[in-house]
Amino acid sequence: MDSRGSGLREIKKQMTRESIAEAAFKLVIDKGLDHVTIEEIAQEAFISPRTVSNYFSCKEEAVVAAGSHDWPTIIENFERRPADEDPLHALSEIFVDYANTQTRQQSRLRAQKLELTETYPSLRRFQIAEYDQFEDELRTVIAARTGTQVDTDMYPSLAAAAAVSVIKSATNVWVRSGADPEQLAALFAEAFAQLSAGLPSPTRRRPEHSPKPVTLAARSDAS
Amino acid sequence: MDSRGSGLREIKKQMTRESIAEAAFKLVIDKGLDHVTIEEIAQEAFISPRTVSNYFSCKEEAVVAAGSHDWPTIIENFERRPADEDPLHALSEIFVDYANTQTRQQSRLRAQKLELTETYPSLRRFQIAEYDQFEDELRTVIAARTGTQVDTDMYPSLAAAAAVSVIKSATNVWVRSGADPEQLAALFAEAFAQLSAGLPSPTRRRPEHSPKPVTLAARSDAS
DNA sequence: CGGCAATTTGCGCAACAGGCAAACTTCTGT
DNA sequence: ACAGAAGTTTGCCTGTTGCGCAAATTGCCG
Repeated sequence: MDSRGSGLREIKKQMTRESIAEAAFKLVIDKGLDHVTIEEIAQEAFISPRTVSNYFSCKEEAVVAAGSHDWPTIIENFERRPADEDPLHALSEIFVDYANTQTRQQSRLRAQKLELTETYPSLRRFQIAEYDQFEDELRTVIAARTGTQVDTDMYPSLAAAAAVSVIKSATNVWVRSGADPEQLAALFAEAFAQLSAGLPSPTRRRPEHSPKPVTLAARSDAS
Repeated sequence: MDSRGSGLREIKKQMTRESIAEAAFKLVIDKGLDHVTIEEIAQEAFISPRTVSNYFSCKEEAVVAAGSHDWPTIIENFERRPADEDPLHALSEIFVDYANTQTRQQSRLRAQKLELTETYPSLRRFQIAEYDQFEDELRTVIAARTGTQVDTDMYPSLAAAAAVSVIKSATNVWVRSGADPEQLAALFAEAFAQLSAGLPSPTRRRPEHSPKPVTLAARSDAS
């Protein structure tokens, strides 16, 4: 009955899943996407080819599953928040906290993955799909929490999309500017700040691009 | 040299492309995604199977290519705008105009397509990818126009993502509330308004769920 | 008209998705 | 603790697919 069920079985499944994903990722990094077959992945993960197909619908899905963000935890943290808090405010703090718990290991992996998704359009599709699914779950909980209807009010969709776009945008800029683990949190905060200010055009905030990369050191204070 | 090349050839290519997409779409509507083969699509479009593969990497891509939004025109309209205008303000007006030019035919097609993408996850991936590509182009022009760097400033990414999320959210709500061609433009405007207000939580705008759902989604006969 | 470049097509092949059923592992009730 | 239920892995199989290659076809331009 319970999908979060029965100890050992679930653990093993999770382990195989990760095992396959890591094998796929490693192989694609080494040999390039189209020189990797399902059979190789299976071999690398000590498992039969047929089982790989049981877990993922294709190589691409497996590759992208490696080193993903911990979406369930983020959702849980969100639901733990006081019910009357502004959703975007809550998410801002959650993301900042999340960024601060990321290890160097994870950062490096993330950067590698971004490189892969920029090289292979087919991988990109699956990467985007992952974000999209998270956005969907987020939309649902936001709707529940604000008492709005997903079918008739755009707010849940817009808010969820905004939050996800913060992750994407901040992560991108962060990777391109050296992927310093310290700075991701600041970028999240900055992005949410821009959002709640209504995304004013920067031509009115800053005439030219600044020599120092970004205003990262600035702690976001309430405007 | 010129990608917008030499008359007849380009026209024919465009026609075959559409022809394939429409064939694929029609067949999938009729028989369901996994009972349609490339060979059937080819037959329906009066060309060889091999040629289908020349245009699309798989069925899914072909299906989704049918009845897409006219992204190039939207981009062009954006570039035609006065250079110092706030990007989101410009996009708001452009989308509203765009919505007003949509025919009933197109509306119906769009609704059907949404149904398909909700039924088949594999189609959804390609649908999302299409939006994502537009977002990418939008990001580039927004960056150019505001004099920001895509690599160091999050604004172009956030603004582009916001605009695209407006299209997605508004279209969704619009389809779910009957897909009345008159109302899409209003939804666009409303969504942009929420954005530039910083996406305030509706719990502070409206204490409880209201009898009249949303100003715009409500089927008011005051047309 | 004639040669050039782009496009279509047929052929072939390795790879793949996914149904099916048998072997095997974990779980549950007693 | 044990037997049967429930879930997972695996091998086998078949129709489908993606794509490289080269030949035939078609539009293009002097």
